[in-house]
Amino acid sequence: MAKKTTIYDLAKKLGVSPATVSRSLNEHPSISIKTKERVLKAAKETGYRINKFASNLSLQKSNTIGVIVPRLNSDFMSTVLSGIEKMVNEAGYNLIISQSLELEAKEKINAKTLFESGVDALLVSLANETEDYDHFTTFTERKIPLLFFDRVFDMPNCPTIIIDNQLAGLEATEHLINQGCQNILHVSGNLKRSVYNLRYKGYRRALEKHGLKGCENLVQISNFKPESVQSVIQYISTSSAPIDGLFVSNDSFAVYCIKALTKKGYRIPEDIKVIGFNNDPVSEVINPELSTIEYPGYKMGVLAGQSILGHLGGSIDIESADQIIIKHKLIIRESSQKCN
Amino acid sequence: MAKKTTIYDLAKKLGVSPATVSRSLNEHPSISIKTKERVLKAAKETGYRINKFASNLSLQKSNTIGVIVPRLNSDFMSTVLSGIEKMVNEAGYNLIISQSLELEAKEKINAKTLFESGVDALLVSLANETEDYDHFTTFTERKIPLLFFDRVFDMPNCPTIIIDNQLAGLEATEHLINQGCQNILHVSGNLKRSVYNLRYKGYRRALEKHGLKGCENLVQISNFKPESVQSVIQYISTSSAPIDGLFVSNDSFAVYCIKALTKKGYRIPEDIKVIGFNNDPVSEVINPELSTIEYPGYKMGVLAGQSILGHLGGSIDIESADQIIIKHKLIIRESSQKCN
DNA sequence: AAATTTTACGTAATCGGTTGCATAAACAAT
DNA sequence: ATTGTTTATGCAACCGATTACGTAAAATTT
Repeated sequence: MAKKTTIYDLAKKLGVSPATVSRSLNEHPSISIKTKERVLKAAKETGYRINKFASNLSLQKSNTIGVIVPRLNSDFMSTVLSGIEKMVNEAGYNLIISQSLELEAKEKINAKTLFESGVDALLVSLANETEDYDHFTTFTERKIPLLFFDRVFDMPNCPTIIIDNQLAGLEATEHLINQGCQNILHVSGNLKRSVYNLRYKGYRRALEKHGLKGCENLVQISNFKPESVQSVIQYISTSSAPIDGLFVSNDSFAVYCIKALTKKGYRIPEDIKVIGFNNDPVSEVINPELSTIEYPGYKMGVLAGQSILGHLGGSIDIESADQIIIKHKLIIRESSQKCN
Repeated sequence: MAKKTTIYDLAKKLGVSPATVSRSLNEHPSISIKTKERVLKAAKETGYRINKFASNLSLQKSNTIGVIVPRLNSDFMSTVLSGIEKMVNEAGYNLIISQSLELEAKEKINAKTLFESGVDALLVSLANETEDYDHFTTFTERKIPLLFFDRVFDMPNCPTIIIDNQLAGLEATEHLINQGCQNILHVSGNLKRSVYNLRYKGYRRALEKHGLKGCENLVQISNFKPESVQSVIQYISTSSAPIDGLFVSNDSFAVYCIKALTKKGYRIPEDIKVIGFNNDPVSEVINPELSTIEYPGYKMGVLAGQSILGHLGGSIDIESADQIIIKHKLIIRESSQKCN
């Protein structure tokens, strides 16, 4: 067990004060080059490592950024995280990642823990369940930068990073309409979450715009778990007016739907045209390939990282809450092709 | 800006010593119930939050566990992480996650940072590139529990969590042989990583066992990136003895291969039977559905979490390096079916 | 050479909890 | 009533780094 070296050990060894050692190690200007080099040399020799606990206590900062996401194991989320991690890591920050598992209670606990851990900033994508946001005021009160991405909530002075979900929903639906669909079912997530709510609004606006108000109520709320495909299929197969278009707010679930529908004898896109959301890798694997909305996760992560670093570095005024809207893109593949 | 409360503030307010406050807050036995309740009440009222920096410094532990993975955004890895996070979070630990991006240099930096951050334990899945392991000795020297999972390396006193990759490789290959394949190409990852190396060994052993030593050298090393599919296709289409079986050490890459082969006019499984590895969700989406080896990521994460918690809690002797081998399973789907 | 400025470093307080040791008060035992 | 135990709490050192403030020595100016 190697004993650990402190700046006091180094100070004693070199016959200088701990302050001098600390300054040497931190590139303080008023230290002679000679002394600095002696200290650096000794530090290397003894294998000195800074004690972050002490440093953090003294500096009141941790160089750590907290993240709360609904779950880690989704293609989209892990891609966003990958982008965040890359950015903040390059800037010398560590990432503490925790998952709410879509539970408000766990989100609250995580927020508390991260606060106590002394994170310098917090990035959040909300749980489906969350309705109360008090657990975040602790951060805003202490002026700890707080940023929401994807599943956002509008808090004062909190930047958000999203795509224009309503427009995307509108474009997706409109695309189906343009391909000839008249009776479009929308499968959405929890409407409490703005991502889903806005896509739903976009869906309705598209119907309105094209005079298809008749099918306004064709909405199924789903948790997007594989087992809930059945209720969608059930709905489609028992619908009085036959469904000819399906707009699913989630690619993997759209894929499950396609598989189940195909098994049931429906032809995609001949009988039902389908469009998903996210452009997950699976959308290119399924047959027919799935039309979808590109949702640039990595870019979102990178921007989230950059934004929060800007706030931490002071280069962005903390009071100026920026709302970053990332460009999405309609991706047309086979699953929504018009068939003559 | 809410001012923060310290135990000194509470002490002054209640007319007791900081020590008493600290003890009250930590369920110390020798504090009267009355005092304890007064302290707890005052703590709640003032919104007292412990300062982990100070606590960590004093206790020399952070309640934080570090993780280094090649990349976050892979289905397998994010699933493992999800399992780890769940376990350690329940035990009150936070997870600092960093990615090496398959680069030895970044892995070294990450290890250093995590060490300095004072993580109580480290979980690692190695980068493809890594050949030198000095950056981990810092941890073992200081008796900080170190555990490898999936991409492991055998260090003294470090538990590892893996599956029996050689057996899995053997079973996968043998399955293809049993389906009638005579000329099996194996697409592997970097052979420096034992996961790939062992699967390769299993592949060779299967060939040997079945007297197919002829195709022993049919191995392609790949980085599994989409763009490298071409070189595999190239290899197959120019091979003098026609390839009739394909064992790919990675599901998503197997999927890319199937798509590319199909486009080239090969029929799967009639012309070439394919088996992958991991049982990623995509394997059930591709047409034909992909035979594969089930690799239980979530379980691996949970076990990794449990194991490291055992070491931290002292319930497992730190000197006893356990090697946990998780059961895998051959999953037979359409892509490898014998056709009459 | 004296006065002034600059350079280089030390002193000591501080960050906020934790805890071994000491002690006063309350209680029990003789 | 005296001594011995418990119980409840305080004192003060400690964890290790940072930094405002002060100062002696060196460099510069007059």
